[in-house]
Amino acid sequence: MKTISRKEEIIATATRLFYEKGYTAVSMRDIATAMDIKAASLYNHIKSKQEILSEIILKVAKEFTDGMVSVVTENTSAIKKVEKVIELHIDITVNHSEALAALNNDWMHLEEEDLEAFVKMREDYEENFRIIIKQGMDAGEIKSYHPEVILFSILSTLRTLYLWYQKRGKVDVNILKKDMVSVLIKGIV
Amino acid sequence: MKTISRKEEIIATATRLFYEKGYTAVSMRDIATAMDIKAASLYNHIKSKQEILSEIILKVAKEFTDGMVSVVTENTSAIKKVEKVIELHIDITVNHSEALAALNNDWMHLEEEDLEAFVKMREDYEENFRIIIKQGMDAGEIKSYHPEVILFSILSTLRTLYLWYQKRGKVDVNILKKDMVSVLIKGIV
DNA sequence: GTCTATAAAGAGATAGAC
DNA sequence: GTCTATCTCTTTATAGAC
Repeated sequence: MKTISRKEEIIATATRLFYEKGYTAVSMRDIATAMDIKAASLYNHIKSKQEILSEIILKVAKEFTDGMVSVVTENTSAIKKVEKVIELHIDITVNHSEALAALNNDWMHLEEEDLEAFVKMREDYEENFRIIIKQGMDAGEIKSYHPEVILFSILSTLRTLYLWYQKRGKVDVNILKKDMVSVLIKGIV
Repeated sequence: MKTISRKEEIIATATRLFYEKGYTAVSMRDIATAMDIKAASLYNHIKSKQEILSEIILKVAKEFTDGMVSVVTENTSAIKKVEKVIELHIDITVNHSEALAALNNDWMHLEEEDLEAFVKMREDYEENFRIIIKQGMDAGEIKSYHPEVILFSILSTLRTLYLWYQKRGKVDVNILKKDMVSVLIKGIV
């Protein structure tokens, strides 16, 4: 049993609304109304609308970054690493599906250091994935297509998984992992 | 040489801005400033901001719908049809890359009949793709994974192609088609 | 911790001059 | 076809009472 603070409640409500309509289309009034309070009351718990967006996006972005670092430093085959990355995405999708809408579509509305931090994390993430794929090609585990096509093809599927996961009414995670790994990997091996 | 009307110019400008920041984050003043005129002048050519969004999204949505209908009614193998669908997406991406941002991210801001029309087109499109995949499974051309996983996996890659196409600085279309078909098809055959 | 009231800025859209 | 001026509404955010 964990207690949820008022601030966390605001962020959870905002996350859901941002998922439905996007950051700019959701007003502070919308968030407050959904919580049955007035917009002014929100400012007792958070500093600004911007802060809400930052908390939603950066928290999940850090999970991706940490997960990827842990995968890339493992001492296993490239294919095994790709599998782990797929599983990482599925786990995060299952736990934070609504936050991924903001991460994918509203990151450009971050400001200053938050924007910089996010862009850097995303670039590092892609670069690590690229390294894994090239490692797999060098080892003869992965077919030598254009590496960017493989990178993009897998990543775009994983990044939009949250849209599909919501719609399908939450498939069993283990079945999802198995099928997803098959479809995405068997294509490049 | 085709002359571009003022209305088309407005739509082209809005398309670019919507691509960069999203529909709700772009104001009529933003569009006007980018064209070096005043916001009020826009209304001599268009009825509302909504109308701009509709024109951008529905035009491209119709291209997808028409293209898919023409593919699905062809008398060829399922695999050949999947190839044609991939090529359809690549052609539309090349010609309307910026409009695809609005189509993917801002369709929920359409109103009334436009929203209904769009949702119906998208559902029909997915259903036709589903039919092709099932046809391929029945014929033994496509591996019997969960059909929704295959559908989602290919479609999510194709739908976000516009993000990647912009970033890569416009790869040669024929090379893109060949590699994309390989990566996406060889995975399911 | 929530409220009312309100400030200050910006939104979409219209009227009417030129 | 574009302009200035303006209307009306909504936005984020703050001040201060309770």
